[in-house]
Amino acid sequence: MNSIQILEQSGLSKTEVRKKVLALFIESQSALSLSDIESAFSKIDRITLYRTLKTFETKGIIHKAVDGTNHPKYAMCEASCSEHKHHDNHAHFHCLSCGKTVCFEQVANPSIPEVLNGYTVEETTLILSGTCKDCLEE
Amino acid sequence: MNSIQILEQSGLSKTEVRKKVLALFIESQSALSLSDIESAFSKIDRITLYRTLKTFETKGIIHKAVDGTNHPKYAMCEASCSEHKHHDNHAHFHCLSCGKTVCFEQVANPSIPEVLNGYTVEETTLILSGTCKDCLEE
DNA sequence: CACAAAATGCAATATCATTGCAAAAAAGGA
DNA sequence: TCCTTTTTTGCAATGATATTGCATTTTGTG
Repeated sequence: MNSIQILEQSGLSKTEVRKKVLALFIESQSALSLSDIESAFSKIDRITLYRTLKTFETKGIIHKAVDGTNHPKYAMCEASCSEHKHHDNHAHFHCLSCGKTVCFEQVANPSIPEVLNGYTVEETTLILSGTCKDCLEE
Repeated sequence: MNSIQILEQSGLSKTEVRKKVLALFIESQSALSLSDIESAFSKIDRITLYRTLKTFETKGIIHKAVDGTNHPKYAMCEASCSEHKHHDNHAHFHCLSCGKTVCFEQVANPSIPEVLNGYTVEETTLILSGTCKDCLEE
């Protein structure tokens, strides 16, 4: 599915910024931070970007990839995600050498009892960190 | 062990800031962010705090508790941690209601193959999020 | 093509993070 | 205990990051 189809399916207007950002996500192999996106385009407004990402996340187009750095990154959702319902229950790998973060769809988050020590667990996040394939080859 | 004993054992000088901050960590049930510590004391310099936390982390006194927020938190290490060698291989629980983060020492991080898809995994981080005991009781 | 609704970009503001440097405090020896 | 050396602290300055309100521009619809 291309960026225009995705926007249509989510009922979003097809603006320049959205098409550009979404196209970048589709072709990108790794999760993108705000500054990654910012530097991919010569002039794009930071504030618009924040709002664009928030909209995409709400609509189930992209999901946050927590990687242990203090900067949120985002990656394309799996097909089953929709508005307010994400199913991105997989680990994320963070390379300590180049800083890139990628989705590991084949590594599911561990299943944890719903109640633990009197705490209710609603969500689990699994981060793997180490050295990525590209960095190892060098 | 009290704060002075810990400082002595790590070979750190016993300054006011270090004693105060360390005492706060010892009595605290949850992981502390920089601003948590800042607001616990009326006047304490932010920059000194950054350096104090870094020193403590290097010496194996406290460890970073990644909780999916964009603000690092810290908690006391287990006894076996020492300079440059941490063994805090446990999950952290993050309450989505009050924002607090606590160590779940009894939930170990999952063991992952050392090599996966051509990536070498050096470390795993597990975050559980939901509602904590205190918030549930209200 | 024109109008209403939505999205964008700018101004302003607040928080967070880091470095260099001078003053203050702690450690060690006499 | 006092003095000297070393370490730590706190201030100044700077830069990155994040968020809101509002006027302008763009998009969708008849």
